[in-house]
Amino acid sequence: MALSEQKQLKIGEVSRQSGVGIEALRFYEKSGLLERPGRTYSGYRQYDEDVLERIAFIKRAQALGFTLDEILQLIRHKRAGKSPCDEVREIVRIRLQELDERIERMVKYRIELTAELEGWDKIGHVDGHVCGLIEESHIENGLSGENHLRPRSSGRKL
Amino acid sequence: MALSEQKQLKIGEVSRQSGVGIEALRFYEKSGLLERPGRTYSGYRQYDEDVLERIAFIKRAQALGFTLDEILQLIRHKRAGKSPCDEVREIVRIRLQELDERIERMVKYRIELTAELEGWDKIGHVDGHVCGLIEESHIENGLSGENHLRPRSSGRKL
DNA sequence: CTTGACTCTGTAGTTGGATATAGAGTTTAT
DNA sequence: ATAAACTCTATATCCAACTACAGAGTCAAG
Repeated sequence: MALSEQKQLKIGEVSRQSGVGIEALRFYEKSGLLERPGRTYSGYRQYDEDVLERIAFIKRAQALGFTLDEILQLIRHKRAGKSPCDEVREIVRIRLQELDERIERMVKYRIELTAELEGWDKIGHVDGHVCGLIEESHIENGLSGENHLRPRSSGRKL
Repeated sequence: MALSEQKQLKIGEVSRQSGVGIEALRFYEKSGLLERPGRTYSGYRQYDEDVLERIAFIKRAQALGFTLDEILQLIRHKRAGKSPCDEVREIVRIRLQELDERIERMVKYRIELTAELEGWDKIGHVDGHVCGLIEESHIENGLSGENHLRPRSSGRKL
């Protein structure tokens, strides 16, 4: 009873079962998101099965829009015995605000982009003008600032 | 008439007038987005005033969601005498689609996130659970894939 | 004529979240 | 016994769109 007997998993199995790449797992470990697991006498990582829950947590939190850094904070708080409720809540609140702003901007942008496209259709080719875009835009300067949108994900997996 | 007399601008002036950083201007030049300007005998860049229009174009296209790479294509097409209308249109069309998908996902996500937050409020602190997030999520797996959202811009200017 | 502002080139660093590769050692199946 | 599959560490690379810095030369004002 003292030593709970959990199946020990090698990194490849963890990777397969969690859908997270081996390199990413080691990366998470380096980042502090995963505890350093035990090792076999020859140095192989031996994970307790419950690492899968931790990974699931990380993925869920990521899906919720938390950065790995924020997730790390949550984990640290938890390890320190504190429930990170307030932190979680605060971060989620901020995420929601950002989200609203972003959605708003995107919708506005969508409208403008559509208008732009329609404008081109009406104008046709005017010499020296490239679809109304090169020489001047019909769009007002609402969207000039920032580099809104474009997550243009670097994510290759899934 | 043959030589149109344009005011010559040094890079700092162009930067000031366009709001684009000096380094970025040199970067654009290297990337092919700006033609290589003339130089003074001592090697300083001397821009014709109309570079400002080109820069404005780049910024507008960026604001429309084009990547620098795409903008480069447009400029190349234009230089080759072709009106890039079709390209522009095609890219914008794709942008619109992406945008719609992204907006949709964000809205869905927003709803789920709000629900999550409300769930926590009802639950309160349950020992061992961290706001319903650490051990399990009330959110279905709609959002697990991809790394949606998070432009989390690297842009510092403006 | 000196100070300070400006410019030059070239290289490296930033962000976030990984992925890839090299070169070596280990375990497993046949 | 040997080959295939796996794992180890450490370092480098990717994406976009810049930004920063080092070290040197240039220009304008006082």
